[in-house]
Amino acid sequence: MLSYTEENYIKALLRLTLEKTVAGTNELAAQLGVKPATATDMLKKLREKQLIDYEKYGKISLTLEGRKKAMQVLRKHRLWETFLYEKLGFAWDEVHDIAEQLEHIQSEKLVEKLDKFLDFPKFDPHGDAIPNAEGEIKVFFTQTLSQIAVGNICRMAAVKDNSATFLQYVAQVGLSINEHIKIISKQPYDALTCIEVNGKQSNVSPKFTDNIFVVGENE
Amino acid sequence: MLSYTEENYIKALLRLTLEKTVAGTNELAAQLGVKPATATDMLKKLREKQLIDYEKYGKISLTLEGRKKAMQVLRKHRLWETFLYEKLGFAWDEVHDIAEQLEHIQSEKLVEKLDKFLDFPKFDPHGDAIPNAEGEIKVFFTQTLSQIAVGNICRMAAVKDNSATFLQYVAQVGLSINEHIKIISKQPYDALTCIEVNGKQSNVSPKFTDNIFVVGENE
DNA sequence: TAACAAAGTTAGATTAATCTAACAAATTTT
DNA sequence: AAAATTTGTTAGATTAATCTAACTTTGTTA
Ligand SMILES: [Mn+2]
Ligand SMILES: [Mn+2]
Ligand SMILES: [Mn+2]
Ligand SMILES: [Mn+2]
Repeated sequence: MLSYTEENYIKALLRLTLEKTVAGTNELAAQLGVKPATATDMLKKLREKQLIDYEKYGKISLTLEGRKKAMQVLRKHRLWETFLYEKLGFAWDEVHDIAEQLEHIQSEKLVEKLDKFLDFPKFDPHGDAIPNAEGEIKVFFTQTLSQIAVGNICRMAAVKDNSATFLQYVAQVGLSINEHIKIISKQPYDALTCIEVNGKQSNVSPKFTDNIFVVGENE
Repeated sequence: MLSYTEENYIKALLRLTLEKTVAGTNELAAQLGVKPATATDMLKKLREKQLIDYEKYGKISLTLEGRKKAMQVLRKHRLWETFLYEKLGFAWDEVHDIAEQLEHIQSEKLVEKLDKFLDFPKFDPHGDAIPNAEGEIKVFFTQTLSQIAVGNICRMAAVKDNSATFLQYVAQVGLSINEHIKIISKQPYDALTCIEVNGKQSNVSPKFTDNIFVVGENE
């Protein structure tokens, strides 16, 4: 059985290695809000438990077992977020912090009952895919709003950044999951993009458009 | 903010002091499954935090503040048990262990949303009263099945013992909350009581009847 | 009331998770 | 390739929660 802390470490590693497959000590420590020295200690422990591949001064990656365990935590996190949002009526910028705690509740049966109660959701309130009971994710969004050309229309699939400030900002612009977005123009001078959502136009930064995943208008 | 462990200590103290108002170190340690030496250390810490009244070699009691905090934990415990039972379809002997974990989730808002979602339940699946947001309980059951005279009919209000083995035994006899019970006879020789539930008769021990709270037939 | 038993405390050690300060290795720049 | 920077590790300390073994206090019994 993994401790609360160990679970947080492998979940952070999962996040870091989803794109780049390997991670570094400082990066991991930053992600978790601890000092690199602390992360080094934990890395030794996780290697001992065969959850990661790692050697001194080298790069870190999850073993198959580690990845599976991390996916289970991610599954719980996203199922609980969905519960909080769909059943209890929390806003989408409130669910993450509470799910950070709920994801550590130990009970296989609870996860499966919760999944059923929510009618086997495929996505969480932020548009992120929920791993299945085997710890697999099929859908991956790759296209961001910044990649859409002027004049085109797309649909918001998910948000990359889950921070409350960003989520509130997104909502303020009139955006939500599945909402249609038209790219009106891009300013070469200050790199802002003018988008139209439900008839309302807004100018947003590259940082903003980089953090919105989109799919084609009718996908 | 109290730690997970501190919360468990004051909850245990609440349970112990609900009837007798004071508790002893060994008793508390036994309740929590730790050694008396461990409990002594924690008692100093809880006194420091003004959650208990206690001095060396003396008896322990909760302060008003400590009692309130403990009641909040108990409230969460029972609300979560109700959720697991009512919404997720867990059996009444399965909910306690999971609620032991869920009771420590920190979020005022979550508790109130959960309460509303459950439609402000007054009792948990074991018939125990759920403290209100102010940490108060109004209803207290005092009469046990062992106190009912032969020939009388009563109704099961709650169970005193929440262990899975006892709960399964109770269900096996055909008993559940609000079920009517008729006292058929009491054997002077071996102290067994013959009860009738839904036409089915069973012989049960004093240990059994002491752990069932009842109210009058029409209360 | 002296002796014994029960209840409770203290001292000293352990484990998990964290930190700071100092050091070492690897990488990048000049 | 030497110097400088970045990255990562080690040593030593701290805090929370726990234990065992030895000791002290309180309460009971003869
Ligand atoms: Mn977490
Ligand atoms: Mn999410
Ligand atoms: Mn608990
Ligand atoms: Mn209960």
